[in-house]
Amino acid sequence: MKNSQLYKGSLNTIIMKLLEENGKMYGYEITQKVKAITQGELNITEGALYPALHKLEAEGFLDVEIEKIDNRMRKYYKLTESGEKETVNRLSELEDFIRNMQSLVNPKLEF
Amino acid sequence: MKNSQLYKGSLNTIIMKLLEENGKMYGYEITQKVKAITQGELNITEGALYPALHKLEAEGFLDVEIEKIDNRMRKYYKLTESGEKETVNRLSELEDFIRNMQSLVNPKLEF
DNA sequence: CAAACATACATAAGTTTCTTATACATAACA
DNA sequence: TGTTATGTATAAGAAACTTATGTATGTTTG
Repeated sequence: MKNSQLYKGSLNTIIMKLLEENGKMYGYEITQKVKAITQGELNITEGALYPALHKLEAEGFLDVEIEKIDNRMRKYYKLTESGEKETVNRLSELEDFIRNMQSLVNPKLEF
Repeated sequence: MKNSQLYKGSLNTIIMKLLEENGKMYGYEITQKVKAITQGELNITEGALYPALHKLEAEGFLDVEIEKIDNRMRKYYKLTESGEKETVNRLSELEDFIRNMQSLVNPKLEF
């Protein structure tokens, strides 16, 4: 995996955005979706993903629903009402972050 | 300081980009420059900055030159040759990162 | 048909990067 | 004379991650 340090700190925002967009998703599905969208560039590891999901749930931003599909367990996550509000904030922070990083990297656009 | 988690991992890239652009800079100058460029949104703390500079120096990416200006010490840092090459790589990673994050957040542009 | 790969979740140990707090020193300002 | 600005530094702790491992089922392939 060639994930750079830059992705550190962005995992929660990625998870929440995907859930906002897709209604409900399970962990493995999230990793596959991210891989597809980034053309294989970003691979979320289970060691990062599952603790992150558990924490978002503990914070009240996600609800869980367990289903047994094809004899295999799936834990579907979806945003709570509080999680939806938080997602809006985090996406706004992400936009600010990207804008700031672009100002730093591309100073010609600093106006 | 309202820095979000998102900036985690981006400090080294920011430092190296500013040094690439400005030739040589000292620590305090970097914090002020970043604050100015981001209109006060990103405030790099000393506790993050100085260890980062020391590490980049230890890795051979930065050279130091101490000057005494106005009776106060300044440690000017500049990129080594190796540091310049590494900066190109990190800026390329940053561009990929930003592109990927925009794909994730703005799926309409996924083509 | 056995081994490898894909699906699916989980956690523990260790690393890295950061925040927070503290420390030292000079200069300017109110 | 106390606060703010300039300037560097480190130590303790928190947070997010990587790496490794574990469990279990289903599918594909040599």
